[in-house]
Amino acid sequence: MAGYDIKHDVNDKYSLRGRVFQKLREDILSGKYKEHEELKEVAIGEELGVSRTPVREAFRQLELEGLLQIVPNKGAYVTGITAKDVKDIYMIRSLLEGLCARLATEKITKEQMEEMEENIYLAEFHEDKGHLDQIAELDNRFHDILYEACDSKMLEHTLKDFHQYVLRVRQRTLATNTRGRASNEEHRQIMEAIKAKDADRAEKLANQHMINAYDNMVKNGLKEIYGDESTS
Amino acid sequence: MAGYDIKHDVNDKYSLRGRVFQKLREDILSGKYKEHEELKEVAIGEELGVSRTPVREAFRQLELEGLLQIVPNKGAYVTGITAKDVKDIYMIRSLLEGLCARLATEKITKEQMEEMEENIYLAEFHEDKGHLDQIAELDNRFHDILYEACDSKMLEHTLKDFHQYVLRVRQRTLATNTRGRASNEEHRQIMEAIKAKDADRAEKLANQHMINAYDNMVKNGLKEIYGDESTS
DNA sequence: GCAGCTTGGATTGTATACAATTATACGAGG
DNA sequence: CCTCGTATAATTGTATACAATCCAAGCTGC
Repeated sequence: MAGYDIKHDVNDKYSLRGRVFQKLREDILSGKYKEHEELKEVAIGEELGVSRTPVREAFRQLELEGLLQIVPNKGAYVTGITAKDVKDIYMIRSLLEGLCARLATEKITKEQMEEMEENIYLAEFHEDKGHLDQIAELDNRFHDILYEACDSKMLEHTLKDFHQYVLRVRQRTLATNTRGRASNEEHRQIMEAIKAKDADRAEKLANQHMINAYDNMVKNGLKEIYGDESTS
Repeated sequence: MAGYDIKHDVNDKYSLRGRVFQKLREDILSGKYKEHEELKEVAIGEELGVSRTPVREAFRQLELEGLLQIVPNKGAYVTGITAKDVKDIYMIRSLLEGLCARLATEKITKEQMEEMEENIYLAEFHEDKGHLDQIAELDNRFHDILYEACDSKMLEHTLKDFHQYVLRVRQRTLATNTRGRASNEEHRQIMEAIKAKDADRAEKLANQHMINAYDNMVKNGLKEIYGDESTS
């Protein structure tokens, strides 16, 4: 979503609003609250032991995060995400992750490069062991490292937003098949291109990595899950 | 309608929060509130004749819009925008406007195409007359038409965000030189490529259009205005 | 029986009161 | 004169009270 620059991920862990925000976000992404479900201020407030005020503010934040849709004087609803939205996001991400990889080729620090290598190594290990949760976690982390390495707050934030936005869908598809190994292999190639300072190659590989990820999702039934339901 | 989009244009014109939000946004973009200036809840509330509650909620929205930075227990500050931020945004926009033009080649409606042609025609007229305000307005509108024509809510919204975000800077540069005419000529070429269903050409032209716009900004002293001040 | 109005409950929108936190000014001690 | 601690004022964070709005159930009149 673009356009925010420095959203401080300070997420304000210790204010009530911040805690409510994080809790709701997690619950939405994990699927506890289904799409189009209505969230009521008092109910959430009572459940978390706070008043309506921090809940309301958390709602407003979640709306701009794209997880809630607030209808004035009516209510807050968990947003739906259509198959076309997912497709468009991957199309956009393909371009931007490519740009990100290109920039990272110049800007990546030694520490980031080391963490990236470690990430890939670890992912292979967990892949052998079949640790699905860790695989998903490492996959997310790989991309976060890449985003940070491009040294552009704007690009980093944009990509993190999109990345987060499709998490709801991705969780259900990555762990269910053999995409994990192929994905990690692509990560390795991107990493090696960056290490070799081959920006063109890094960009192309990152482009293709997104396309492959999307194709895999489609192959594994994205259409069925997120059919053509239209959002209100 | 924007229910599944990442951010919602539900600008809620008739709620107090919505009005406060729009007012503050406008004032920040127009430069009434300078960068790093502190906005106090009570002061804003009194100025607009409302209580702190809607002001606070508007602040939270503006933070996610990237116009405010809220420091917990301390205050809300107008965000700075660095020269690097602007550069990064144009880099990203170059890619995405290209994608947008490519998609629009397939998806544009007859009405949108007609408005686009009219836009370019009008812009030439105002260029001859030296109507700077209208030129800026038409320039904005051209891009909005393009965004709408790509038939992707996700891409449209992302681009609108970025577009809006650099308005603070662009206002000061477009009207001060001869970029207007060149810009409009580039619009015409993009439009003609779309009309000819030449997606590749439309994409490339849109890419270059952004690069040219950025180069022009740099040439006209962006660096001096938005030096290397670091955002906190 | 049904259309349309009325009314009541539920929910959000806003205002205000109170608590917690931060920053600053001032004075005591060195 | 400087430093540190305390007190106080200013500001934000949270809770609660009240107003406005929406929705649906039920009543009325035909």
